[in-house]
Amino acid sequence: MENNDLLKIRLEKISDLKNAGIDLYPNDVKPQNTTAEITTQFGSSTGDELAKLTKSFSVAGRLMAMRNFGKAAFIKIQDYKGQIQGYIAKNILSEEDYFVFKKLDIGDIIYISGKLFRTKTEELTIEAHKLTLLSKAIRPLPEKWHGLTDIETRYRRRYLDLIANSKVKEIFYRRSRIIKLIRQFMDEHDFLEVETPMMQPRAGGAAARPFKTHHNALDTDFYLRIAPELYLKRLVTGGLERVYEINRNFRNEGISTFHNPEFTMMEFYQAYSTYEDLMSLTEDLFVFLAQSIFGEMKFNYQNTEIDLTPPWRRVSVKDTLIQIAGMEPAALEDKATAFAFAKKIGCKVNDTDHLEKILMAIFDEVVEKKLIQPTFVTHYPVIISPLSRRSKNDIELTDRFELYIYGREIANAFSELNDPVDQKERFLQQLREREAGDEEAHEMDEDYIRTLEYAMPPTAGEGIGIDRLVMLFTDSASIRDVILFPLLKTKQE
RNA sequence: GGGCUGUUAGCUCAGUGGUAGAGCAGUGGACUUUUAAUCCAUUGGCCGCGGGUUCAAGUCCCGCACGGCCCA
Repeated sequence: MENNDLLKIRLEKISDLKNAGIDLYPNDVKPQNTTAEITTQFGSSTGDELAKLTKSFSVAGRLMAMRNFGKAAFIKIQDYKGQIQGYIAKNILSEEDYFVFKKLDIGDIIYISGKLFRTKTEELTIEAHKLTLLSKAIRPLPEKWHGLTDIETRYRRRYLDLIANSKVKEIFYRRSRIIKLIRQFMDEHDFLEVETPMMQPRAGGAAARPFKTHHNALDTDFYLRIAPELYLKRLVTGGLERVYEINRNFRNEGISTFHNPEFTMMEFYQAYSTYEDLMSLTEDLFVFLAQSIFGEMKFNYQNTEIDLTPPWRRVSVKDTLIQIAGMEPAALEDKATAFAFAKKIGCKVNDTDHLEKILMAIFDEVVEKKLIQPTFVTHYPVIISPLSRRSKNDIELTDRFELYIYGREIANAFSELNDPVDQKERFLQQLREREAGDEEAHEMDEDYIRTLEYAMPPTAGEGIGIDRLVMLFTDSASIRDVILFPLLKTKQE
């Protein structure tokens, strides 16, 4: 592989160029134009109009295609924003430049400059008067027609994927745009963007197993954060009444088309608000995004039309169990009946599980996947919501919602529990769950309780999975398609 | 973790136990307006790795590595 003929031939070309005194990797030649600039500005100009231009244009980029005709050739140059055709002719280039051209390979980075014209087939083209090799490729690119389709290679060598598959570039341009729009929206709503620790002495704020690391100088173990939640609420307590953070979380769990161990989340907190306020805010945010990206509220995801037109359906967990899972209302209060129901539909539950855990297992098994259009599922049980405020009407439930779109959880939000006494009890309950074997149960955080003892204003907070949101807005089937370098096992080559 | 499935030339893929193939890319030749340019010729292989069955294995069996999809 390292010594195959393709590489040998290219190394020979390199030595030919070197022997002719050509610099293979110069950095003193700068393009004055991008392909996109030229195509937008002159895309509709006629050949006659182009002929009147006296100006010279120059672009640099990767040589993507070459069609030779003896003493002339057409080439395709691809840069950051697009592609443009170049025309090479022996009687136009200098002898040295033409010599260099004959040694070029697809994949090389080159520079050309010259006048614009239209070919017989009306394609906007740069007639190269000057050609410079900027960086010589030794390895061949993937094939031009089928491109690179091997999924493993695409992820491991994303640069090749980006070169060969223009749609991939578009996905990441759109990802960046979405995140910019989110920041714009949050900033316009008077939120302050902050950054809180990724390395935490206790991994709190979510139910998940953390990654562990070690600080040598302090000789102390730390955890990569599973959520920024408790730090952001400390900031709210400190008077930063509206904060948000867009950053990475790390969860030591399985990998799937919806889970990458490191993923990007936006969490935000708004004082003097409730989870119901956040439902409206979330609708507004998604409407803003859809309007900016699609210009309308409807779009297709995996061949299903999603309609973001608000208001979105709001339904409690219990009502979904009745309406969608088809449970009898009485079964929601009776563990034996709920357990039998869960078993019947194939949930893996134990008869030692709490009623709430059984109900949520049923929810996960049958309800989730049916929530295709945007739906706020509300009122989760207290036992699985240790940081959420209790509902006024039923203290065993919480003022919490999860947003589902296309059967997937996209956001999770609640009115924050700001009663330090109740919070301590909740943590103690979580410790009991942990002792009973639940490795994802929340840890005790005395420092956070002390924070609440200084009084945190009534606050609502939300987390939105950015990767999953980008999947939706880019019609991507796998989370790996919206993460540039998804986690893969290391491989000996 | 389990089930199914994949790994063959630089890339995309054929190859159902009997001499490893095609297209593209590459190389040589023709060609100064092509659009996957065309035409002629041609190079290129640890068939993922390791065992086994067989006269004979890319192909069948077992194990391993790394992916994908589904499930947990």
